Amino acid sequence: MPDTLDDKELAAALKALANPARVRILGWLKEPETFPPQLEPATEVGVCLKHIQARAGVSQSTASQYMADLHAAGLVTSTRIGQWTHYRRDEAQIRRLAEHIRLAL
Amino acid sequence: MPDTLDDKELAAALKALANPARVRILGWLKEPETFPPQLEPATEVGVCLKHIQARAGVSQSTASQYMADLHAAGLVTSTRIGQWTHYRRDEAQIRRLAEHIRLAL
DNA sequence: TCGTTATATCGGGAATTACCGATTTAAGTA
DNA sequence: TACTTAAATCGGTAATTCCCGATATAACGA
Repeated sequence: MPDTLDDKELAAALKALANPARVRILGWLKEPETFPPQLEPATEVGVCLKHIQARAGVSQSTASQYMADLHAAGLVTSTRIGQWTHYRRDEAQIRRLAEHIRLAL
Repeated sequence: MPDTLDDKELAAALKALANPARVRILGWLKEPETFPPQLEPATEVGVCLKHIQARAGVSQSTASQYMADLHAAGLVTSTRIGQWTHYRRDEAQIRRLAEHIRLAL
């Protein structure tokens, strides 16, 4: 992911955020420890999809797609460990995007 | 427009911005004086739709819809004077939204 | 009043998004 | 190997968005 965003990348990121469910998930990930326990520590590797899905109350495929969208927008990292994919906020990228939005506005 | 934004209002605003053309227009409106002359001073009342449409290179109806979207999102004000509707950035609201996005992220 | 200009709104086709269930892939475990 | 669990991907329907041309409205000017 480059340091600068062009029009389309910015639009893609904003589109990912233009969905209450995805923004909500991003907010939840600020407190990974509030999710049910998992083998790997959520504060380190992130929260596994199952737990995100459960809290969001959507289907498995929808949850997976949501996270893929957020990942494509560069807002979360994904770490596969064993059978689990863990999602964690990419704080640096989020700050970068926030700054970009601030400037674009 | 209230001082706080709920999930849906935030989503609506982000959706309005999730379109390069609309973001571009919002950027142009930072320099109203770079548009062709018009009867009313653009720096005061804003830029008339015609000029926005011309620069954007879209149809009249599309330009009108773009501005209605930005207006609905609270990002611009519209001032009708005679046959012209002038659009101007609502800086206070834009700052408010930017801050909201920063916090939501 | 009639004609013109500026804008808004209507109606629609194409493209995209939202979300789902079904299936596939990947990894663990017996 | 076969069974189970986790996640990704596929295929599809409904809803939404994009952008247009056509039409309606509003305001001006002759």
